[in-house]
Amino acid sequence: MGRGKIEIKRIENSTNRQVTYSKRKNGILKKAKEITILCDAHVSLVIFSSTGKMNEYCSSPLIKQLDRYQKASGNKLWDAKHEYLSAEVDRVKKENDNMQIELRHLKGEDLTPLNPRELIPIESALDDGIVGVKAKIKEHYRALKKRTRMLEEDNKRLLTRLSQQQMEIHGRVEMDTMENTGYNNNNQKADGTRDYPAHNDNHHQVPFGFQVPPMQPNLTTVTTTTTTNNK
Amino acid sequence: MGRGKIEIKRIENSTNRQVTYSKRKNGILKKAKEITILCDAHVSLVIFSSTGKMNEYCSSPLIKQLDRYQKASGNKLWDAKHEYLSAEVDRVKKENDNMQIELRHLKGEDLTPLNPRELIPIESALDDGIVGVKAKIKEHYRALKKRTRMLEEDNKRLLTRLSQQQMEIHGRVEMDTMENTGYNNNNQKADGTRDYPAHNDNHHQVPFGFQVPPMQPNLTTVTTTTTTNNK
DNA sequence: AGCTATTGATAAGT
DNA sequence: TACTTATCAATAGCT
Repeated sequence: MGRGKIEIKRIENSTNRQVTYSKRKNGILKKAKEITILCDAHVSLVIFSSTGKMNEYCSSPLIKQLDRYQKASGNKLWDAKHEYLSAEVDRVKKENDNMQIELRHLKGEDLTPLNPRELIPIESALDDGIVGVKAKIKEHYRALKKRTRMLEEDNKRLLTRLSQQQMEIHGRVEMDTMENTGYNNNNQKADGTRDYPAHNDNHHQVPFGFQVPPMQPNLTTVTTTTTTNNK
Repeated sequence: MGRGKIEIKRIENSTNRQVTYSKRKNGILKKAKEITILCDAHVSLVIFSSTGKMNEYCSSPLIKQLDRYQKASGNKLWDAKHEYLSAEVDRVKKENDNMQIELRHLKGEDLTPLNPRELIPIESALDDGIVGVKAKIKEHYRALKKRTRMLEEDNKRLLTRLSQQQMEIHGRVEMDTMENTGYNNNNQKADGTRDYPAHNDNHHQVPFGFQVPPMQPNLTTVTTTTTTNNK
């Protein structure tokens, strides 16, 4: 149709190809519209030019068309992925429910429908759990206690050395500054704990070689090593 | 094009419509193929007749076309649904993980990384749980015990009636068989329990309608439940 | 499903 | 890119 017959093969002339594309594209779109009207058909038509420009005609929402397509053709377009994801959701949700139930049971909830045979393993689990947790708490407590003891000892040593040194200094300089250091009175309390000055930068007052370790230990690492020791 | 011009509106004659559909459908498909070849285009074309029959032409796999479509148009076809489902999966999985962790903790596992502040609520939960479970077990035990008591009473009544009836029977027939039944002496002990003859097939001696329920309860449930009681 | 008169689409030219 | 037009292709109505 035109001033001459053309062979159906790629049009090599780029401009020509573009023009033909434009014309024929309009032609197809028109025909698509016509058939939908004339024949009550449903058409979905998407065309991309060689340059990537897109045109479409859909007699109804494309997604609906494609749903219909999937059903008619049996081809899976996205259903496969959907099915997989849906199944995954169901699976994980079921897992969730089971855990939810188990958790409730362990917390002593929803026990009424259970018979004794079902209650026993729950009781056992709880016993195990409480043993584990109590042990861990004890462990933490022991570690803290041990650390406290060590700090107390360090402190005692430091105080001893401090007063020794001050005695030396004052022996050489003057004796009346000694009362103002605040360190010559024992601040240990009756319950075994101590009060410490709020500011921790006592490096100035400890000019000699060994350093006091930092006051806040990493409790997690400390506890793991002390567990077997302090029984 | 044809023996006369036609208006573009639904063809009312059904046969005519079908025929036209068939012709035009082929026409469009042909044009679609042509434009892909002539112009290096990509076409996806799906047509449904009014009767639901489907025809399609895709210059490349439809799914690929549609992917391209989504990118070009910005329209979401299935991505929206996919995104929703994926998000759902992630959400539920995360919930799952959290429960998993909580469960492990309650069972006394993976406690090492926890500090005391985190252990306390776990301990509380376990305490609550054990209280609930123990209470429920006790409840079951009590119910069983009550049932046992009732059965014992039933039994006593039955035995009484049995011996009464036997007395009546023997009163009419002969008196000297009565001593051999073994049922006319009360075998109840001081502690409230009873000894019963080892052989339980006393059906011969119980000719009347109602039966004594079996004396052996489900031992497993009894033994396990008694643990909390018999301290 | 074919036939064909007729309309519609479009290739090439402007 | 748009218009024109000669030509070919599609197809409406008929068989």
